[in-house]
Amino acid sequence: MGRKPATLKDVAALANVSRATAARALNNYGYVGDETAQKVQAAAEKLGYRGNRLAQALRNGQLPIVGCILGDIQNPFFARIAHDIEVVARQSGYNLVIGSSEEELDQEMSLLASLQALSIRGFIVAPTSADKNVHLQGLITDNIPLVLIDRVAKGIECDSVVVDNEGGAHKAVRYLIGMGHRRIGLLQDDMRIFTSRERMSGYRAALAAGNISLDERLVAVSQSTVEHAVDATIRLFSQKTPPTALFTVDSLMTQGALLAFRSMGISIPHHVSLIGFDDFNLATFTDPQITVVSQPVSEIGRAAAQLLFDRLSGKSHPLRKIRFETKLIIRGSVSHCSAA
Amino acid sequence: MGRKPATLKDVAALANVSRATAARALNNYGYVGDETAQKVQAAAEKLGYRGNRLAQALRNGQLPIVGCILGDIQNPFFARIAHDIEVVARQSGYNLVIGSSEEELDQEMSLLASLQALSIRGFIVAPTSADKNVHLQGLITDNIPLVLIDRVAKGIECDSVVVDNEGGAHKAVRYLIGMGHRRIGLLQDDMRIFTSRERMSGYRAALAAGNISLDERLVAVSQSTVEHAVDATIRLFSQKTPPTALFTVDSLMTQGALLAFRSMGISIPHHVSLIGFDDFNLATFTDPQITVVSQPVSEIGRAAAQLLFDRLSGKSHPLRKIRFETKLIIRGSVSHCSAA
DNA sequence: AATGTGTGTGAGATCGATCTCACACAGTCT
DNA sequence: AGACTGTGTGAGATCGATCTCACACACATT
Repeated sequence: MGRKPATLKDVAALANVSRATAARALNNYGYVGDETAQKVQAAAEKLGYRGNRLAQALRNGQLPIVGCILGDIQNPFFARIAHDIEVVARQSGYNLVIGSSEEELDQEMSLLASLQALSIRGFIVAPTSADKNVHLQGLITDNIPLVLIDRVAKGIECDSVVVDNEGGAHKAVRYLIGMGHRRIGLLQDDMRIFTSRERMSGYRAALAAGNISLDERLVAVSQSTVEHAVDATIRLFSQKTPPTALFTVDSLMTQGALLAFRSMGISIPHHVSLIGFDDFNLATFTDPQITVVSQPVSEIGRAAAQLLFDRLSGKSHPLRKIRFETKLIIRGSVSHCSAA
Repeated sequence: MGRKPATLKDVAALANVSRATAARALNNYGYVGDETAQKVQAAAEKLGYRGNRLAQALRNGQLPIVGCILGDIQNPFFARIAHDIEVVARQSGYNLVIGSSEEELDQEMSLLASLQALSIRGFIVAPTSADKNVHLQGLITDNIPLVLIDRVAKGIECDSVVVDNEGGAHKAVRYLIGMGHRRIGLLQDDMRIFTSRERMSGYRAALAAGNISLDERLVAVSQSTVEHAVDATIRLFSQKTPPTALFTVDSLMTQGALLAFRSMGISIPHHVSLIGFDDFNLATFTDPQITVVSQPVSEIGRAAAQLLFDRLSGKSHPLRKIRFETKLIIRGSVSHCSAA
C-alpha cells in the first residue's frame, strides 16, 4: 500500500483550519478556541498523526537522540552501561545511538563527526585516548552537552563519571603484597586509555609503598579481548622466573588469563594468585572463585545519563565530576606466596 | 564560541555562486564548469562544510540510520549481534540505533513507533512475540525494509535470520536420553518468544522419540536473566523427585542454573547433567566444562545486516530466509544417569 | 467615538539540502 | 538568418513542523 504517514497539513485540512492553528492545538501553546482544538485533536486521532521528528529537529536544531560512543559493546561492562543509559533515555523520550570505537581514535572521531552531522546534541563518550581530543574539545566549544564515562580526557572540562581506578588497583596490589607476593605481574590494556594508565599508576604506587621496584618484564600489554589476553598471559608466564601473582585490568582480560592458565596447566591459587579489576558474572562459578576489584557498574550508566539529561534540559549546573569508589571482593584466587 | 556549522548557503556565498550550483559541484551531478567546481570545493574545504543529514533526510525521506530492536543488549548473544550489525552499518555509512524491548511487546511497539517518527527506514528486530505483530505488519505494508533476527513472527513475510532451534534442542535432549536420562528438566523462557517455543518443541519431540512422556513438573519458565534462572532452577530442584538432567534454553539461564546448583550443593555432572543452548565465554572455565548447543553467533548479525543493506540499496531480491545449523559441543557436564 | 486589551486565526518565513524549471550563451546545422 | 543542441547557472519550490507577524473581532475603558 505504501500509504504515507499523515502530516500536519493533512490534519489541518481535515479539521478545516490552517497549519498554524493545528500546530497550536496539538502542542497547546498560543490561543486556540476550545471547539477548534477538539476538531484538530479528532482529526489527528483519525489520521494517526505523529509529528515528523526530523522536520521538528531541522527547525529546532536537535534530534531526540543521544549518541553514545563506547569502547566495545561486547564488553559486559559497557553493555550494562549502554543498557542503563537507554533506559533513562527512553524515559526522557530519547533514543540511543550506539557506536563502538573499538578503541581506535580514528573511528571514534569519524563516528562522532557522523553523529554531529545528524544534529545530535548530547553525547556520552568513553574516550579512547586520554590525550588526543580535539574532537571532544570541539563539542565543548560548540557548547554541545557531553558526558565522559569510565574515562576522562586531558583538558576537557565537562561532566564525567569514573571510578577510582588508581585506588582500586592499589588495593588489589597491596593485598597481594600483604600475602607475601613480590613478583606481581600486571596484564594491562593499551596505555593510551585512561583507565589503563590509572590502574597502572595504582599498581606502581602500591609496589613503591611495598618497597618493590618495578620490573618491566612483569608488565604485559594486551587488548581488552579474551583472545589477546590469553596470548599475553602465556607470554608473561613463559619467562624463566614468572610472576607469582597477576593483576588484570579488566574482566575480559581476567577471563583470558584464566583460560591461559588452564591451557598451561597453571593452577590457581596454588601456582599463581589472581586478582581482576571489574567483577563478572562467572567469577563465582570458577573453582576457586576469583577475587576482584568491583566497580558499581549499575550506577555508572544511570549517573552519566542523568548528568546528560540535566544538561539537555537546559539547567545550568556547575560541572559535576562523579567518582565512584571500588571495592576489593576477596574470594579464593589469592593465596600466601610460598616461593619467597 | 558556539560557531554554527557551515551550511550550503555559506559555501555558496564564499564561492560566489548560487546554492544550486554549489550543490551540483559538491554532489557532482548536472553541469558545472570546472573552474566553478574547484571554487566550490575550496570554499567547502575552508569552511569545513558537512552536509546536514537531517535536512537531506527530510527531503529524501530517509535517515542514514538503521534501527535495531533486540531483547536485551546485556545478553552476550545480542551484544555480539549488535556489534556485528554496527560494523556492517558503518561500512555503508549508516549509524545504528539500538533499542531494548526487554521482552515487552508494548515497549517493542513504542520503540518502533518512535523510530519510525524519525523517518528511519530499515529495521532489524528480534520480535518479542511470535503472534502479536500488527506493528511489524505495518512495516511490511508500508514497504519499509525489515529483517527479523533470531526469531520470526507468524504471518510476517520478510527476510530473516534464525537458527535451527528445534533441531538444536532435539540434539541436546536426545544426547541426554542416550546417556540414560529419563527425567530431563527444561528451563525455558517465556512462551511468547519464538525461540522458546521452538526449543520447547525440540525438547518434546526428542522425549517423544525416546518414548518418554512429558512431565509438566520438570518444565520451569523463567526470564532470560541470571537472577531469574537461579530462582527457577532452585524451584525445579527442590521437588521430591527432581530431574537428573537439565536443558537450559539460553546462556544466561545456563549460568543461572550453575549458580543455583552451586548454592544447593548439587554437583555437576555427578548429581545432575546439564546442557545449555548457546555457548558462552566461560563455559570452558568451569569445572567441569559445560556441554552446549552452539549457534554461529558471529554469522547472524552480519548476515542480517547484509540482508537489510541489500534491501536498502534497492535491489529487489526475493525473500531470503536464512537458517543456520547448530552444533552440539560435548564437554564435561553430562554423565551417564546413575539413578535409573 | 476613540483607544485599548484579550482572544482567535491564517499567511508566510524559517530550518538546510536538493531538484525542477527557466534562462542564457556558445557553437552547429539547415 | 533561424532553429537547434549542449553547457552552465540561478530563482524558486519542496520536504514537515514551527514561529512570527499581521489581522480581525469582541468587549471594556476613557
